[in-house]
Amino acid sequence: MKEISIKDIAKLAGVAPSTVSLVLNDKAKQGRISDAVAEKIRILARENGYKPNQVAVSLRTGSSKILGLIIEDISNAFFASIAKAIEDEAEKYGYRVLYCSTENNTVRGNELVNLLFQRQVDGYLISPTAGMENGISDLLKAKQPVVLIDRYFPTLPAPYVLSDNIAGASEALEYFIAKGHRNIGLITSDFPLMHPQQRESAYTQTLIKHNIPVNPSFIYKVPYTALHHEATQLIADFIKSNAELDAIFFTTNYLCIHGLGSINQLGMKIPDDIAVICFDDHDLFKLYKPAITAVKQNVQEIAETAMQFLMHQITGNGEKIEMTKVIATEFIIRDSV
Amino acid sequence: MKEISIKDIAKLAGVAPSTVSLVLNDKAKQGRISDAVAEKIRILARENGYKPNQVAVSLRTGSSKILGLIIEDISNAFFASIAKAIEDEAEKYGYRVLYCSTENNTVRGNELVNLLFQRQVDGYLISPTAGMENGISDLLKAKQPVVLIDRYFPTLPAPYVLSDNIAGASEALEYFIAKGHRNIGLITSDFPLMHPQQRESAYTQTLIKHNIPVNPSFIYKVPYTALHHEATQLIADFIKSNAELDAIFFTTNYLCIHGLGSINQLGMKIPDDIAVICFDDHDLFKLYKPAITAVKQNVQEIAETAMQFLMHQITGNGEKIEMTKVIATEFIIRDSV
DNA sequence: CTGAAAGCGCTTACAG
DNA sequence: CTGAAAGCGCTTACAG
Repeated sequence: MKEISIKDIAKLAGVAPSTVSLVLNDKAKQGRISDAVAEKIRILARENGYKPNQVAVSLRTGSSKILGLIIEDISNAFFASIAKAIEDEAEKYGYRVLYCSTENNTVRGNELVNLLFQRQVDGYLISPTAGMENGISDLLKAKQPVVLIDRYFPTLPAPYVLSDNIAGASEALEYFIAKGHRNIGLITSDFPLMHPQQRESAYTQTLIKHNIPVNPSFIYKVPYTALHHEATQLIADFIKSNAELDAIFFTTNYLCIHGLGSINQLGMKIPDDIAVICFDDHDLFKLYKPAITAVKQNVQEIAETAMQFLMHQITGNGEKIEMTKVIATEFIIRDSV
Repeated sequence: MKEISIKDIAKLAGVAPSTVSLVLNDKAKQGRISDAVAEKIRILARENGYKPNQVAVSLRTGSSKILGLIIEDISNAFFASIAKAIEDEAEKYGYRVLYCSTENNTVRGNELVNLLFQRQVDGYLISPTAGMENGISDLLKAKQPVVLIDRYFPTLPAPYVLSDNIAGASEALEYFIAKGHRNIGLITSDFPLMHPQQRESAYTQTLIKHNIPVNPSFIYKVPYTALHHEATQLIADFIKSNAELDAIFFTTNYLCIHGLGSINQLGMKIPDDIAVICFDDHDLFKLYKPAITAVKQNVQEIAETAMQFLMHQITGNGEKIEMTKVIATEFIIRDSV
């Protein structure tokens, strides 16, 4: 079951393999191949269904026209929509995307970087987990095009694109306060990443700005080791033990989904018993009444910007440009508090 | 920025590249390399951070240790969870997964097959869209390992794994009928695929079995060309113009989500005004009251079985086994009709 | 205007 | 016990 190769076509056409290569790569002109020969080769290639072996092309040229995308978990709605948007953007530039999930596992994340590197991908889009600094730093040293998405390391000089966590979270808190809420809970993750920390900091700052005391017992950090049903139970316990809470701000989509499960389990009503805002939106939030108010990340803009930064590195003229961007979030009011 | 190669290690160790290759591929014994030399090479490789160029390995060996996964749309929850499960299963066998989405576009689907083929993936997991028969048929002719997931073509002798659409849909209809519903609507897609057709057929057969007349005006096929908001509107129009409906069976998750939007828009209550069953489940269905009753596909078992079939083809002893499997669905009752 | 040769980084059958 | 050579399928600089 041998595939047809450039040699076969050359033999059929009675020319050298190099001639075939030039013609099929549209370099007939610069190779000064006669139109007749070029046409003959093109026809033979088409008739015989010749498809260049991209592995050989990659080995020879050092370029694969593949980008590597490393995200936390493809089954998480936010990452799935990011992946989709990135795939669409990449296609515009003629690139394909190889996805992998880290599952928030540092070892796995670094292995994936390695794997992609060995496969000679032309660029990397990474939503890093804590501890991936080393792997990413190696990539930067090797002058590989890299863009970080959704998260970044202040210590690493890598381009990044992320949402405006501070402004987005502040807007959410301002909304709660304007609605008269004073006992506002924060449910976040203890994962050592920048964005939950920024969202927490916005929570604290906004309360202080309005002279509302920050009550430490209103803040709950779900251990990132908690499994699904454990998270739901832990959040339920937290809500139960803080009966004064009249509103909750969830710092991630994932936490909010578990939180909704908890609220459901406790038999509380949104927003009558408790108001809820989630940082990120989810498609289904809009279908129910009362729907969940959300801070929505602009996935499309994140993907476009990340791809621009990556392409600048890959095909750029070497000109240095500022490659960090913070994208504004959108505040979607759907409750009726 | 040249990467360190096998030649460099050979030079450092004072041996031939072939010796290094044998040692690093754990063939030192069969190459009868002395332990001293082998150990020296291993140490040098580690110290210098030597990483074999997988592109070269692939070209030479014809194997890439990568599987191609072609699905309809990664941002669809069902496919995202399939992708995740497949990725986890593949890892157990030492394989990585390259995902792509067809977006239900035949041309794109066939291009993707081509692309993966040129990249020499070792096997294909495909959830085909209509019209991909040709591309898949070519793959089979080229003796490539292939498993179809979720959908299949009766005309194509390819292994497949799918859910028991007939039994799952029949169970849903039986449930409606047992609850006393007689005006049961079917909302499906006009996409020319096997599974919506099977689910529709189960709908009709179950009604007939119970001597309930099949009312054609209770069946609506959403055009697959309809955009998101259009689908919601079309479904709302359908429900409005069939005021007698007391229950609806949605044949896909995607349609159900739009349907929920429609029901919401019409101000109807589930299950008081209308009962709903969706063929597939969605994580969020369980969080709301009243939650949606669903036919749930066993994603884990689908992924495991598909991977077994694929591995049998890749590493199998050539022994022919039956490689078609229909996986039972689970019926999840969450409403209170 | 076209061909022969080198080489990308590896593995494997073969020779010694 | 180890090395030299061929070759995977391609591209590119060079020679004619």
